[in-house]
Amino acid sequence: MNSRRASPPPAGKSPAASASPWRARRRDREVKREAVIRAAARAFNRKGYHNTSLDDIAAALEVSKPTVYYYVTNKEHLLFQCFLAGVEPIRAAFREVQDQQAPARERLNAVLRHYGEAVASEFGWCMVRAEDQDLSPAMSRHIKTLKSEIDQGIRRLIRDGVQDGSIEPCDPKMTAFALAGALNWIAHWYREDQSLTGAEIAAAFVTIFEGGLRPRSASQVATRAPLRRRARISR
Amino acid sequence: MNSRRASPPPAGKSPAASASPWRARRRDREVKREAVIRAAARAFNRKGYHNTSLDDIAAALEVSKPTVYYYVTNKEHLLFQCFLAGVEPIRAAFREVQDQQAPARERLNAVLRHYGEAVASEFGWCMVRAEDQDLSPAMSRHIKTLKSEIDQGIRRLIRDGVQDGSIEPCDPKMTAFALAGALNWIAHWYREDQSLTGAEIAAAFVTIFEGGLRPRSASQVATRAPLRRRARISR
DNA sequence: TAGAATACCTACTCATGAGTATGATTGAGG
DNA sequence: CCTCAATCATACTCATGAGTAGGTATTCTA
Repeated sequence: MNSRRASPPPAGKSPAASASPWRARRRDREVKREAVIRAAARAFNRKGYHNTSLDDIAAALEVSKPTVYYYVTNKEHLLFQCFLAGVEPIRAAFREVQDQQAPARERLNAVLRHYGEAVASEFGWCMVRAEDQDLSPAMSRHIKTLKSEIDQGIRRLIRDGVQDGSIEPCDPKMTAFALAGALNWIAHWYREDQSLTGAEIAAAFVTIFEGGLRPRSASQVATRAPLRRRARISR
Repeated sequence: MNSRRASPPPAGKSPAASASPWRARRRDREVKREAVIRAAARAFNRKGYHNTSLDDIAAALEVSKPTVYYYVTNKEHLLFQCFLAGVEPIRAAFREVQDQQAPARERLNAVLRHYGEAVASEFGWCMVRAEDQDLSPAMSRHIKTLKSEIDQGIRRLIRDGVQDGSIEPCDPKMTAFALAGALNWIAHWYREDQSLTGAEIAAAFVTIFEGGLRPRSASQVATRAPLRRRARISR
């Protein structure tokens, strides 16, 4: 039943791994390498890092485990690569914004939108959930550095916004934690609820961050009838 | 070297597990059971669920593995118990608030404050990170139900707040996700940065949620000099 | 077209860790 | 004091999964 490579081109029968680069041996190392990373990301996303074996990933690619090891040195390195693929767009967002002249709040919003999309991407889970606990000290340090850079970038934009008056005065550290946390958490529920695109979610979140819960309309606030509807804990 | 129980009362030498109920065999099953749960929570919190073996937990309690199994049926059940210990205060917060007459935003804030404290507690990690992927279908469903109840409770408070005018009109679902996400994420960084108490963090977050980033002072907004400081990605 | 490099597979090793079988020890009640 | 149940330890089993040894087939290059 493992006669995959028997018939040279399996015709239009696209196998599970859509457009797998593994039909006939070609020398496209990089393409295959990236396919391995993506397959790993999908698996991690679905089952979690520890519940995914390299056999699973190999099976998803219709390939044997040593083949995976031929393209990747470790399970740990595999996670790390997924992490990198996840953060890169965020770093790009910072670079893009850094030449703009807009007020800092707008620049921050742009970064947060890209951030949200990245978290909702197929590498989002890996980026957000790459735990230091699962990695060697060296990797752990590396990941922490990258995460810290992003955190510091957000704090900086917040500070700048407070300076230029586009952001309400606040504690940059706590605010950065709140914003990033809300966005990071997307990775936890987006899997199950894909009713919106990543971009739509990011936009909605930015709107919420900007406005806050307290009404801005200077009209009657909390003077209407209490409307005592229960805040029951059941559905 | 394992002559722990040799000398009847080891005097004031309080062993690693502070105030361990395991000196001399007593019939306080519940106390010991809870001690196991707490030890597990601490271990999970430090090293993650999958990187914690039951031998680790047993060692932390200066006890053997079968002893742990004597008080707990499974590793999975152990995680579940930690989860329950984590959510309970949140459920209590909902119950407490449900008889109050305050505007919904204030009731929501009260819940969120308790929520934040719970996440920063020693069971916070377990509550937030109890993954369906690590659990049997039955447990998974149970946990999902409890999580969903909390989510629905928050949404309800938001809807009520929009109704009674105490909350700016918004999408309850997205807003609930954003708020809960920001708070859940506390579990990820609080371990490393305990410069504030859980209550302080929760209070700070509620302030951020309420106000939003856009300045409320009707004065000149974003009209000041741009102050072009770089939003560099490095520290 | 030979040989070298590349790509891939079968079939292992080996460590770890969940869970258990079995038996010893201790406290409580009669 | 004696018995029984509760409590705990030693020393296993057994499955899983990371990583590898060693060989085979294919493609490229000269």
